Amino acid sequence: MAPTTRSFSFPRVIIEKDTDSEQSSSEEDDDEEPLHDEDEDEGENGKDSENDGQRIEEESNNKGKAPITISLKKVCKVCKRTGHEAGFKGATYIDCPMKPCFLCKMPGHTTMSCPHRVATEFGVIPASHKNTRNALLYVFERQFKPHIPPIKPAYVIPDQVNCAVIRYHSRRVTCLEFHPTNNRLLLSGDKKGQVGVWDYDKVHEKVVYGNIHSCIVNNMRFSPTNDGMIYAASSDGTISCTDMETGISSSLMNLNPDGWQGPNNWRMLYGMDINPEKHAVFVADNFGFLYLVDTRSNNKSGQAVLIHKKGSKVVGLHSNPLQPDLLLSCGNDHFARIWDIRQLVAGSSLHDLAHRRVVNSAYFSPISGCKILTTAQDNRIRVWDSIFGNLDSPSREIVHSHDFNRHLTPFRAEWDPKDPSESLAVIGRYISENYNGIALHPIDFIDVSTGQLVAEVMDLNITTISPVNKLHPRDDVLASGSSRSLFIWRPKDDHEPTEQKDERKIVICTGTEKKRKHKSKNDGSDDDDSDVDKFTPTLKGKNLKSTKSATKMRNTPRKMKR
DNA sequence: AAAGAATGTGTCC
DNA sequence: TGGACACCCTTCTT
Repeated sequence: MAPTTRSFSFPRVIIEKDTDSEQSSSEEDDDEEPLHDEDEDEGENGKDSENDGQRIEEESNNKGKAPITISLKKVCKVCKRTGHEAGFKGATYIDCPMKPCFLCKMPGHTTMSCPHRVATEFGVIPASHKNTRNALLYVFERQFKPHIPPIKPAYVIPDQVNCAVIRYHSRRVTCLEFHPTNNRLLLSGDKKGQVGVWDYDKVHEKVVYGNIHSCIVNNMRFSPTNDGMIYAASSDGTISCTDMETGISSSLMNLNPDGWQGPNNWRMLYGMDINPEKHAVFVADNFGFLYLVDTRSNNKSGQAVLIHKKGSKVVGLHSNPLQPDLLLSCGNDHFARIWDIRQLVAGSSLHDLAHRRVVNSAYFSPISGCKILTTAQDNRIRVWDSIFGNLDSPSREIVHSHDFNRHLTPFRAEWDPKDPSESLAVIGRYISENYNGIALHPIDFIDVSTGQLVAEVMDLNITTISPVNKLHPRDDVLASGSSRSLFIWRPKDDHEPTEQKDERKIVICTGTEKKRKHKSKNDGSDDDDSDVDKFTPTLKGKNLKSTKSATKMRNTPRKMKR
């Protein structure tokens, strides 16, 4: 093993220490030797936490030569420098101070002290409204101006929720869809290609179809003319049309008729939406092309059109709910684009909405179709208040943690289809918070007109991230996909939903409570700790005061412990 | 309990 | 243009 070799390389006795002074870390930054040592002695790495961040290595086998290296240095796993460490301390994640803020991507502070973490509305300024006329106004000419209620109604977000859980997917959940008429049916797709139909009222009633697609189901829609039929777009390059009851499926289009011809030729279908008026399924691939399928003949119609940068993935499509001629697309070329489908030619988009990173989703607002909501991988939710207005820049950018991670389904902010003011959106959160000694990733309800975090929903048992979320079109129900599991959140039967107040709500699910996991020793000195005892009874009773104390806990900046 | 695998996007050359 | 490689809060299995 390494010791023999090393005894020749490092004949001296080296004792490395971390002191609290800045001096020591800067001195040691230039010293490469200890790093080599530590890399080789992998067996010791797991004991970091027991040594409270300090690593001790000894070479006891070298009797004759007696070179002993004792390293008491902390090594940051993020920047590989010494003197500090990044990672979880108990349920609290400590950022690497050498990197820009993980949340807002700005240098000079860490996520802990990021003003956007303390208040999501930080820096959100309503855009001035220039009512410049543009091409979209022309498209909308025959349409009456949509009615938007002048007074914003209260959101219906319950203070107490029940949670139904099911796990029938064998890979992570990638998309969810509620049935258009049956209030209790949820459709789910996963990375393996399976499609599930779940009656969440009778929790155990579910069907899983495993032979419709061979890999990722990226988007699903119900047929507008037949409630029992499901369209799905998959990375296997096909669109399927499936009978929900029987599972009998037909393929509307197959972009890989000759099978696997290498990764450069394999076409995958991502964005998909249905346009009832045009009897069309719009679908787009990973090379930038848009395809049309006529739902009457179930045949591809016309030629594929390049709608995003050639070779880049088009991940989202959305037809305007009021104006069927308008289509919104988004993709990996950092753009969301608005199209008039009557003149679909490469480069003919009505508007290109620029983003700094990949755009995971772009949606017209569900009622008026006038607003646009996008989720991009630069940790920002963007809102355009009116497609009639100035589209050069978004009306608002809300910093929110929903980074890209290759192991997670991309996050998408989704409108609440029931909110007449078209300002409520739901999106899962990537970074965790320390709740009672457990790291949890809440699902955030955000008022996109102000940037305020209206509510955050979580369950002590759901320790995984929930990137996939869908609000019910009629009921006060939220469906979430978290890893391989599905969750349904809804108000407790005996609990009256309260109207929106100024303060944020933390909604803790009580339905599936288990015993808490062990608490980390580091949590004892946190400000959070004082809330722990008050917090716990909340889970059993309906004590709103405790919920408030939880809110306070959330807003208290954490102390970095060293 | 620790290690390994799965595997998308950005950046660099 | 494309290949190599890095990569910050994953999650599950062995």
